[in-house]
Amino acid sequence: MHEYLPSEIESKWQKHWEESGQFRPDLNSDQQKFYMLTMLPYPSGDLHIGHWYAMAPSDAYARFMKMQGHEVFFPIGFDAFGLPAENAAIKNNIHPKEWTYKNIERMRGQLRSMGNMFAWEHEIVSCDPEYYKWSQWFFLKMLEQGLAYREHAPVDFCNHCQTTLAREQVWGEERLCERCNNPVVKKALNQWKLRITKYAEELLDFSGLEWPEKVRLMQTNWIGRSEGVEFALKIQGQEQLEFRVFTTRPDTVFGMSFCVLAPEHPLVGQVTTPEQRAAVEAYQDAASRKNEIERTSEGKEKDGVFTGAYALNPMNGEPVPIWIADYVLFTYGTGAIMAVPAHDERDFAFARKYDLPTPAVIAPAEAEEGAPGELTEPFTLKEGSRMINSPGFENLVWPESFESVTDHMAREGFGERQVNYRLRDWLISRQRMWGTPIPVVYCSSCGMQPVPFEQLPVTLPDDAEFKPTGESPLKHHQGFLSTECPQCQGEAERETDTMDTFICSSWYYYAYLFPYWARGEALGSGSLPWDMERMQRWAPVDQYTGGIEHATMHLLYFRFYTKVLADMGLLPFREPATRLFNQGMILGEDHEKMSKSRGNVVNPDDLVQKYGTDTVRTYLMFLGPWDAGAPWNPQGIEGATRFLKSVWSLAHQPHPSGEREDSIRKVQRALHQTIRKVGEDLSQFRFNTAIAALMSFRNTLKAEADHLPESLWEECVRALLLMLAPMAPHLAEELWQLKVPGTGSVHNQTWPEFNTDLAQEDRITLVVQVNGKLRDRLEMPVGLPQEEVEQLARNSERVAPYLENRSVRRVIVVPEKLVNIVVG
RNA sequence: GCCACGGUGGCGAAAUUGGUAUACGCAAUGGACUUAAAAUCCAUCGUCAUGACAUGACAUGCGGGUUCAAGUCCCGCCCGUGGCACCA
Repeated sequence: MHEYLPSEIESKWQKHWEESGQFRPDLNSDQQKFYMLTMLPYPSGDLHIGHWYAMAPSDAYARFMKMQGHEVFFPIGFDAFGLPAENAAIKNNIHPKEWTYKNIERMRGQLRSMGNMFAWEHEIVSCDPEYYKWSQWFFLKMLEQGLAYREHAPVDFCNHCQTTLAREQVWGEERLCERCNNPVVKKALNQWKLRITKYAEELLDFSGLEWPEKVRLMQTNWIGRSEGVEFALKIQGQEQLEFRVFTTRPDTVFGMSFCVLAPEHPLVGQVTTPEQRAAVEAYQDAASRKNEIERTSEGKEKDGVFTGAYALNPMNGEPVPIWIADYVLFTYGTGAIMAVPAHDERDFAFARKYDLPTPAVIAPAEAEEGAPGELTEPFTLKEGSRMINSPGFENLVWPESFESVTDHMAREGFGERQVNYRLRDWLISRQRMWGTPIPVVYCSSCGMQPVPFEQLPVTLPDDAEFKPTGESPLKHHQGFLSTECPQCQGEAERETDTMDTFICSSWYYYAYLFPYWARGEALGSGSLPWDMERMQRWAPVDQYTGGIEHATMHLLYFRFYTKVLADMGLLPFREPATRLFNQGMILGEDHEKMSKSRGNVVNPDDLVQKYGTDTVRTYLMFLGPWDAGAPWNPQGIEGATRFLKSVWSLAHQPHPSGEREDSIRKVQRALHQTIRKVGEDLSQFRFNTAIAALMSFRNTLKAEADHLPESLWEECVRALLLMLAPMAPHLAEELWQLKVPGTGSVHNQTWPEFNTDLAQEDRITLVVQVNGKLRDRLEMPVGLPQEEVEQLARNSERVAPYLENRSVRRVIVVPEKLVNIVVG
């Protein structure tokens, strides 16, 4: 027997699999289809252990499904646009395209070393014009249908660098630009948005999806549906002016003692009195430098400034002061609120700080008539709370109080019911070069004009010059900028904003199915961009896997795009993926996120070189539950490599001789229990316990080796190899060829079946407790009648002392498990 | 701050539905093999108490509660992780 040399057999089998094409999917196969998708990587330059953690278990699952008789499609690609390429361009004076494609080339090689069954022929790269042409095509369709529109929206902007900054480029509490250390401000730019809010209601519906509860919860909260009322308030003395507020608590409207506009609210400039103007403008300026988390944190003290103006409560005509405060966000609701300090925590804190009145208008059910005295904290709605100090609505109780006030507002014509969402439309404009160009032009006479479909793609220039400030080179590139108006053929300028890279990852899984199409070769003259028959057969995705960090943003955009394309008649379904599984993060040894600056990055290439791919794969799956993630533990990997070595020697071990009835029964039981356990575990992504079960089986097999007939021994070794194949594909293949040559690849075999009768235990260990404390364990055959079990427990010698001089009050018998004797 | 998730031996972790807490593995310790080392194999291994066996008590972040029975359910804390809309 020769030694287990992973590097030798791994490269041998990778080469063999590629040449034989055995993992190339047949999209026309008669077998049941299975579309397995893992989130596509960003080509940062080096394959990280985190990529392995995401992809090796996904591959094991794909292989498992293949052995279960499915035709598995498991594609891969690269999400290739984005900020890091531009940073590299500025730093190293290299075009982002060159940097990106170099990285992709390197990562392809590293990905291949994982031995995954990726469908490489279906690869897509999002920065290929053949790919982004279709991102542009979908954008133009959305523009036609009013789903894409332009609006002013604030961005973090550095005046010194003349560029927009991503959140990660804004440093510290001071909010300074990462490049020049100057303060960052909010600046409103005219930008493109997609109307995702139109789909808010449908996105709340997860029926038919097997997605983790936590992701559904996070998305539901992110969308943030709330039912309430929107009503108008007029400005005292300027009755032609009004603003609207949204509230979920119209029953408290009589308790409004002030109202608050977001600092960005357009009305602020019009209503502010001359005396207050300086203070208001200073406050607006300060607010423009904060981000939303800072503005709305409850830990921070709320502050604001009085505008000098008063609004009229439409219910009773009472004037209330108008303030501005940055805890009111312009992006949520109407950007203005009525403040009812007596019944809202934030309003209460604000009123206390500025000595504003806190009239109570809701009282607890049991309270006496009239207003309670001085409030020390806001009183929030409780069961039976009733309205007080609200002429015409006295003593109404929720939800009648809500209905009654709302009906009144609607009748009087100043308010109506409104469903509000926290979800905002998707801002897709990026003032950057390395992204999909937004295919519109601006003509001085015809205005904004879409680029005609037949002129797509609008491509990025290869000779862009990057400024150290980070400003988009497209703004200065004449070759790109100047074009012809499709309407009047006059001079026009191209849009220089590019699309958010989340656009690329919102539809890539459909492109995978049409690799030649994606290269621009298969598009017919028909009105559909793809072949509906194939789409119908292969989509949607059966199993999607990826990091939990994508729970709200990508996974919401992903669903949104499918709904939009379905409404365009391009897809015959409305959800992109039936099942979702999110793996956790792999952390550094120090339990911190891996990063170069912390110096805690684990390099998978080194590990592969030392231990081999199969060991790295097995260890990553054995570390812990896949959805939990784990810190890297450099010592444990020895265990994985030892396990694989022991399987190697087991398979090479000469046939044992000798038969013992109890050993045969024991091993048979272990075999069938293991097949059952591993199958159940793998189908639920519980790789760690599946591997533990395989290890236990290996232990049993080794211990009983000398007492088994050859046929059973061989059956066990074959089953072990089959079950190990998804995790350690190369080792399993090598040993399969050794044990059962001529049967083809281990990966084309059928998953072993278990026999329930053979897996059945014939003896159990019964636990005997007295008052819930363990006192004895009794071995007995299964299926004894309950009375007999109880009698055996009572008669136990170890139990007896605890029953002396006590009366038995109750005996609880859990069949085949436990007897608990309760004594007094 | 808000939303979501998690906290179990020296370490990674296991524990179908509330029913034997610590499976599987790592590290450690002792032993076998070896001239020696590596590798491999065997044994021990939650903490405390009586020298070991045995037995008992205590242990699943902290404090309460429900229950015959709580790692698991409920209430209140503490700590950690992910996301918070221009990183992807």
